Amino acid sequence: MTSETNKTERYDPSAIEPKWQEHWAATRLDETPDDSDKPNYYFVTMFPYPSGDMHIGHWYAIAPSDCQARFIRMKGYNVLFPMGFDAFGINAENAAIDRGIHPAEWTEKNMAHWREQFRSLGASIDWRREVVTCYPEYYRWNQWMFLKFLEKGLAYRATAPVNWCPRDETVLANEQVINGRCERCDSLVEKKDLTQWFYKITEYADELLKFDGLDWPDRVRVMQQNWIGRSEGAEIEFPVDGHRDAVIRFFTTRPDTIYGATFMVLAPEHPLVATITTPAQKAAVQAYVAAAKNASEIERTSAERPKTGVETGAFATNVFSGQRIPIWIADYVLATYGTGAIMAVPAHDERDFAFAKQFGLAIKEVVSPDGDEHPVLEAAYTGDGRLVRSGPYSGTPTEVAKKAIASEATRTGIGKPTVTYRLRDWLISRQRYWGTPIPIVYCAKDGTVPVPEDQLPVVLPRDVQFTGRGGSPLAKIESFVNTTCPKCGGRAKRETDTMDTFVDSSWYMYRYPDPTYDTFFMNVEVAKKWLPVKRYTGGIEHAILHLMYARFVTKALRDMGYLWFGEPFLHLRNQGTIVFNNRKMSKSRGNVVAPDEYVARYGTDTLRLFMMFMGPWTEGNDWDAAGIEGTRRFLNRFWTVGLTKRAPEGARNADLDRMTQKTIQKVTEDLEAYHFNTAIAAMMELTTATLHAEGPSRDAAVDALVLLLAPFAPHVTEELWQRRGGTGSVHLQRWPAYDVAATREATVTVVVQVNGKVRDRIEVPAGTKEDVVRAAALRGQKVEQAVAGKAVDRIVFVPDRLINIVTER
RNA sequence: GCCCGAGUGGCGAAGUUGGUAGACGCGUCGGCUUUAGGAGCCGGUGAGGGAAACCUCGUGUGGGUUCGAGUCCCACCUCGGGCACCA
Repeated sequence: MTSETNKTERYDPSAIEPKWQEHWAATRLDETPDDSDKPNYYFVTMFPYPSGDMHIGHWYAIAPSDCQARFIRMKGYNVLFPMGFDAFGINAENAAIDRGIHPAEWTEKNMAHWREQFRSLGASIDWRREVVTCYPEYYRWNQWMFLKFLEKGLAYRATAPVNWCPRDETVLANEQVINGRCERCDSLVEKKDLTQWFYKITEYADELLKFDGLDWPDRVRVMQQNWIGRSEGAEIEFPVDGHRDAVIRFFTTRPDTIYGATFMVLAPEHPLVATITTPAQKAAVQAYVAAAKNASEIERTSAERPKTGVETGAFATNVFSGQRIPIWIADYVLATYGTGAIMAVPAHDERDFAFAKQFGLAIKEVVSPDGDEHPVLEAAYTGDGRLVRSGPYSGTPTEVAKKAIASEATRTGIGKPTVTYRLRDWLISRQRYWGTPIPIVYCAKDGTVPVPEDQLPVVLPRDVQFTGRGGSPLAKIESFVNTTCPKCGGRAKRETDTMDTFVDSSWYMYRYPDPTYDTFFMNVEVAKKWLPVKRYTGGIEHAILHLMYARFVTKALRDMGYLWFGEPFLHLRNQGTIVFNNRKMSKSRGNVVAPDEYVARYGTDTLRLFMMFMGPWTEGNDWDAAGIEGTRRFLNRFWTVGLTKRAPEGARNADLDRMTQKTIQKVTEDLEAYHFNTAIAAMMELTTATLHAEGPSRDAAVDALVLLLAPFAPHVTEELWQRRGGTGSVHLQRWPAYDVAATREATVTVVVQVNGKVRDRIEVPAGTKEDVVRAAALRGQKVEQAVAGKAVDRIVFVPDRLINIVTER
């Protein structure tokens, strides 16, 4: 490099970055028109929950997404990249309890700060379209959807054993219980019987299993499919002895083993328990039921724990074997799965086997791997085989017997083939203040009455006391609770629970196109230009919760005629997790790294670039800033070459021209695949190459680099674009094109192997024929030595790549 | 226990249909430049051997397929994620 360029102005991001941020805001660069001569492209990244400040984990989510949006924009699309705030939630309420600040105020303060941080990050967001879920203009549509779901039977109120977080003092959906603990605060979750509102997501279980036409990561699909947990089998009933009308209905995936059902087990919560328990067993059963109720989910579901249970004293008849079998209760049978009752087949189910051993119950082999009967089983045999001791079915293979026995049960009217899901309905009630009020009124005369649509929104009252104890704060506000019945006008009380905040985020992407539209949840005319979301990005931690709820709500709205598509997000990519101190970065757990220090020291562009260079985005990484110097040095070099004077006269440099073409190709393809790290590596190589070059080829390389780097480092590229004489913003330029023919090398290195080991390398013109390469290869001394006079057995030739000489051995 | 994913230098990582393992970056070593500090530039850097040309070994472990395996197959180990007494 010349001494002249060495003395150029230093790269100072603190002088460049705020300047361009202001300029872009003033010129409304990031505002996306609804109509443009370019095709529309809707790109959404998950909106944040504005608690505290933006940390490195947020940058890792947002910066690469912004890079992607900018890239698509430069490729010639009119990209809508909006942002908003998932503003309801328990953190705001906890702040109110701890610091006496109103949740609304706390949230506003945070959002104001977040908007600043988004700007300092250089995110190209159209802020005119901001969506904030805690505003009545937004959440009224949560309420409206609730009423529509209610009309369609997709919302219902039921008493059920629900997950209760004792610390947050609210119920939780199944999806929000992680390993028996609260998703937010990690408290051990308890079971409680409560009357709550549910959304009937199970109605869509089968459709949610399908991902046809979606470009989603496999792991997310698999996670959702596991969560939904479809099992095929049969529901069959056995009569209870001495109770004329009592039958126990159970679900089984193994009807072929029915002759081996030697006892039955009910969940402690099963409604028949009280009815069928004999007087002699009453005390023991009641004690067991009480104990099961108090046990935490963790205790109950620990597979290590020995089986417990109590006899009810009652008996059922195994209709197939004709045997009289005892009925037990045990907590290894779950009230919430299947029918809450099982036929126990100890010979062919590990849990039933353990239970039978524990309590000395009969174990009867009915499936045999070899077709022979075995007097004693050491363990449950859960594989396939032929039936034994199974009356007319003996000798039948299990797969055949499954169907035969299920249809026999159907024929005799005691059962039918059934599909069961692990998925439970979505419990949306929360006993919290900072959420969407559920638009329901309870009237002594008319019962549960929905608030009429024209009275929406039911506004969340401002004036409220936070104590952190004693249930929903709304229940204590008399002016809110006491109302009149919409039907009879008499005195009535409002529902005081609010909605799960996942309701808010299940449809926000439909609000962005026109967030102020006040006659419908979305402005169809505008939304038609954008929906559905073409690309969606966000954290892998939402693989089940948010993404499944959004799919469900979309399908429900479609079936009500409000949407013209059934999947919200056509294309999905998830970033991995940023781990710090061996844990996910999280404000609520006090485990965060702030970006500010790095922005001050290295600049936004460097930090953005570093986040994308660390490793594959979809894999996540441990946070370690050690390498950030490298990305800054890269931008220093880029700055230096960017400021070199143009040299239009002079000879072209074919090697550099080819490298430029290859780099454009590489960066383009890598960005399509979200491989930010390797795209940056390629740009680093080209930048280094330009340092030693001059003339028009160098200028062309640098011109290309300014454009290629623009989505990654928007500020420094804008500055250099201007200084190099560009017109308009660099971010409005067309993405550089490449010519595949121009990326091809004139000469190639062909590897010469002898028996698969590399012995030599030869340079030949691309496309050289085998005989020429062979002759050149055999001429080499190294090859001659390796061959050592042995006869050549055969030669493997891969054009432009390698030639392998195989000798006799 | 079941279902995914991953194990590559001191570190973060690259690696098309099987075809030059370790691109790019950090760190480190050497050199140049600078009054100094910082920064910058050039070069080396998987391990072992050799004065050198080169040679041998090397992608979690053990087998296998192949002219050729980080890549494919089988078994196992470790880590990460999801599910879990789900009948």
